[in-house]
Amino acid sequence: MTDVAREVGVTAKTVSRVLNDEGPVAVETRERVMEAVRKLGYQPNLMARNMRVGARDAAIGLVVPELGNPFFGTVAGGVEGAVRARGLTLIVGSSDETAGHEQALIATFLARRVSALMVVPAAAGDHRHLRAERVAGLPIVFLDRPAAGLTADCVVSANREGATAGVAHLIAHGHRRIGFVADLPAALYTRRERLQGYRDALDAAGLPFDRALVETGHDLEAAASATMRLLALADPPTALFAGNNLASMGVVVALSRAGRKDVALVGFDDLPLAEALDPPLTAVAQDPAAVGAAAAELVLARLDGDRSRARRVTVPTRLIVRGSGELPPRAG
Amino acid sequence: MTDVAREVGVTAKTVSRVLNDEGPVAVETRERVMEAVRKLGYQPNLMARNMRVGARDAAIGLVVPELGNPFFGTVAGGVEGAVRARGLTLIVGSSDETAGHEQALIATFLARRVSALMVVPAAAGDHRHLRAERVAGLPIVFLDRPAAGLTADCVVSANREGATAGVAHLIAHGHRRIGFVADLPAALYTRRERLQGYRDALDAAGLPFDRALVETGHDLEAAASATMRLLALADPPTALFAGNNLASMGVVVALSRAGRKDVALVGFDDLPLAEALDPPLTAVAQDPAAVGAAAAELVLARLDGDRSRARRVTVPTRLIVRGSGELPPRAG
DNA sequence: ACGGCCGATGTCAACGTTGACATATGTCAG
DNA sequence: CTGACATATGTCAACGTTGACATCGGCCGT
Repeated sequence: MTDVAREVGVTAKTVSRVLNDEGPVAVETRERVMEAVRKLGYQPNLMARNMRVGARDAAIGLVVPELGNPFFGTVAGGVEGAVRARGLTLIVGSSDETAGHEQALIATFLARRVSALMVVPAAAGDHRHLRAERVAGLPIVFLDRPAAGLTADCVVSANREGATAGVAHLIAHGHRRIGFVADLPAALYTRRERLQGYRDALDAAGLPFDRALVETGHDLEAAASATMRLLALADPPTALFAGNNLASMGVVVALSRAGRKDVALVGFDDLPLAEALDPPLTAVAQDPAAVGAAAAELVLARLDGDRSRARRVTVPTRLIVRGSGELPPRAG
Repeated sequence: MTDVAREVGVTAKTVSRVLNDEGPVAVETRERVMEAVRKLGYQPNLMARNMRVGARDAAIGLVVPELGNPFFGTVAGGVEGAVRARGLTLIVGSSDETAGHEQALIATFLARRVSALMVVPAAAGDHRHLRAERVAGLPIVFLDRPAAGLTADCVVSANREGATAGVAHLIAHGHRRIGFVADLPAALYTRRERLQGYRDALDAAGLPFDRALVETGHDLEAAASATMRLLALADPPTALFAGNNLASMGVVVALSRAGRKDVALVGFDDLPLAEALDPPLTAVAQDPAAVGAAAAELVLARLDGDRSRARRVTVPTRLIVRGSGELPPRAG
């Protein structure tokens, strides 16, 4: 900036004034400054500015467990859209579902003086350490999963209710033994909630809960193996419920490989190709973009000074009936 | 920091020394400082530090056209992985495939003094304005698509060759009329390259290029409509080639809706459920994570002082044969 | 006992920017 | 012609941190 000032023959302050449209500046001076800015390719230094002004950076930090998972990609997309409208920048980082990485990431966000924090908490995380920041007025919103050890704003899907609806749907079609292919790790909030929803549905129908019918797989292939294990049981399930998008894909792939078109399936999370599958996939659809958008709205409200107590928003799910969930139990 | 210093009864400089493990500090002082840091919940101000040190921020800016598209999510994941190992932070933003947003995003990254820039250029962008930064030594790498109006490092998939291989595969299975369901906009690099590859394959086989066989759709539903238009032609194609992941999904969905299991299909970009489709999808698989990782490696090399001239890395594609691409032309 | 040296800490300025306040020049009413 | 006022610009300090250099006390060898 000093360079620009020297070039034009004014003080840095005058350049600052031009750049910020602040105070009176002679039209001619303004033009000469602008020209010098172009000529020298001057870039204002946001860091220095933020430091002087003492303001937090016009950026919002978002921590997701995994960038590669389309679910979180869509969530991030939802956040971006809402946040961009306000001229804020989104800084995204991945925690790799690891408490350590998560803490490190949050620390660098805080060191960068982000104006708000959005976190999809890693499964094993603990967020007590954020208490001080929350008290200090930094907006913190958790997405998809609630914080551990901290009351804070939170946007989640209707996991339990959605799972109940999906499993009840299978029960309504005559199934009595329903397998659950779940996420890892067992401590994961969404897995717990959905499993609880599954049990709720069984209870409501007076069906017993059988531990052996719950299998686990944290990615597509693992979920496929889990499916095979379930089908190999002495008294195998006639229907399956998949606990998340990767599990759904794994089950679909496994059933396809095994040529088992007779096993009913309801997936938690819709898939883009759901309708093209054979049979078409019945799914409990979440709305990840809506989760992201809702969380962003919460953050923006907090930034606007909303000091009301921590809110918890639940985004409803929707059962989409397409065929795979309406298959009758295999005779025998 | 001053607060911490006052609390302990030393100077800010001493605190700075403790925090940076620099210079000799009495063990006891160190401990007292650390304790005060904990007690006051002190967070070093990275902005002030970077400003003083004059260093660029330990963050790398990544611009993608769309966060919600799994392709870019996977690319970003690949970048993250490579970059994290170096203690660098990734800042991701979406250009929404718009030149204006892209420029704005790049400007805020530059204002934040990122230490490098990675860009998946928006279709209509122009990157001449980055020339100055490149000359100034800021590493800039383009991913998936080359820069417009600027020679710079670039990592792309083998679009043309991959498309040629996919279309040649269809020709080898007897197809003479092959539809191309493409991306929008027409100016998009990947679309142009893949279309060129398609024409190369036709040429090599002595087949004519028919404009009517090229239809366009920029998302799943649009691609599905495009497919329907192609199938409704008086002299319809017996095989289709899909130009990207969304187009692939659109074609698959459209064929499924129309109950047309007789139309051969090769998709550019593999899909997670490819093998579970009926028929299983034959695809020219890109490796988006590898693209991201390769670009990250390039950036890191540049950061390490590699001053050699701009490099262009091409990540190969792989034809995965599963069934849909081997269907014979429908009799008639 | 003294110079030299090392360890521990302090002082000061500077990074690039802007808020608070000051100065300079011109305009206009009375 | 004077003073009040607006316009255009300048001066200075401060944001939080650290590099360069200064200071101070003590220990060592001779």
